[in-house]
Amino acid sequence: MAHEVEREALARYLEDHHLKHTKQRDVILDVFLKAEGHITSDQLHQKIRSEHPGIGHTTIYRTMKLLCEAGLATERHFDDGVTRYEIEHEHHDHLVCTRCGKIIEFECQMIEATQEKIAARYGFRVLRHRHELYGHCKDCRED
Amino acid sequence: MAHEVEREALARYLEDHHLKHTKQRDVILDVFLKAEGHITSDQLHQKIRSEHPGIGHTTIYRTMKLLCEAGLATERHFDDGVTRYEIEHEHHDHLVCTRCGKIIEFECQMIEATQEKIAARYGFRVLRHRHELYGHCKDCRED
DNA sequence: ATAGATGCAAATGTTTTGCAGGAAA
DNA sequence: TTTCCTGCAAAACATTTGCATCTAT
Repeated sequence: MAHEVEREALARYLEDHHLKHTKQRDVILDVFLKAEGHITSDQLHQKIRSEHPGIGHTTIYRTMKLLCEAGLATERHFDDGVTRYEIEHEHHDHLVCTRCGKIIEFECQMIEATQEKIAARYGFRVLRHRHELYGHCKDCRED
Repeated sequence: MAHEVEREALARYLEDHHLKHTKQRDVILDVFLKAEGHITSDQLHQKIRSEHPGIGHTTIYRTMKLLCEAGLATERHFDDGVTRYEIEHEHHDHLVCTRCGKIIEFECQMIEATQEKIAARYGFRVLRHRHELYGHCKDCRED
């Protein structure tokens, strides 16, 4: 079984917080990681249902919230209003294709630095940011 | 009554599309403009209810959708999952205070240009973007 | 007169909560 | 055996839709 690092991180978090290590939590973490992020609660449920029909939607919501607290996942709200979960890692932004739904991550040092400068101008202290470019990807554009 | 330009823009749009000019639409446009954007459907409803108790939530949703189509408003989805409407104008980004909820708009030519460069790298054609910095504003930060 | 708008109530879709039974510590 | 989890059903939200009624054209 892959994802040993994350599984251990979860185990450690559960132990530290006197929470219980259940089969459901393992399954959900595993399916979430295999999906490589940007997945909705409902999509997770679909994927899980085939192998483990018992696991309910409620548990998925609760477990994803737990994974967020444990620092293994983050919630994202793109423009369609549905919550998506992605694998936690810092400083990256998204290109979203509005035709096929493809999501590409990118990172830009220069933009990060500029953000800080702008925030400082208004006396803001930035804790996190979101930066998304919506358009058509190379397979979907017509021009 | 202020907002003559926008009122006329609405009137023109309604006429062009064979839609009807109702009192409700005028009121909603007026309250929306007075609020200077970033307002939720529910907040609009609150503000309107005092003067015009008859106007229902449904009509506000429908009218805001209409104003978006008419190019007078735009929908925004910040990270709390509630739809906000803002006055339509291009190329600006947001600083959002997660303590007091204050929203400041900013604009940065350099970031815009960089976005294009990054998109090109992936063969993307950018149609719109969102860029939000979340943190604490000068009144709410503690350090 | 007629197409279109309104407001209520009911439906929808997503996420959360209450609770009784079940499993891990 | 105690504490925490789970899954169901029901609630809570924000938003949309069906429909009978009303209104601007």
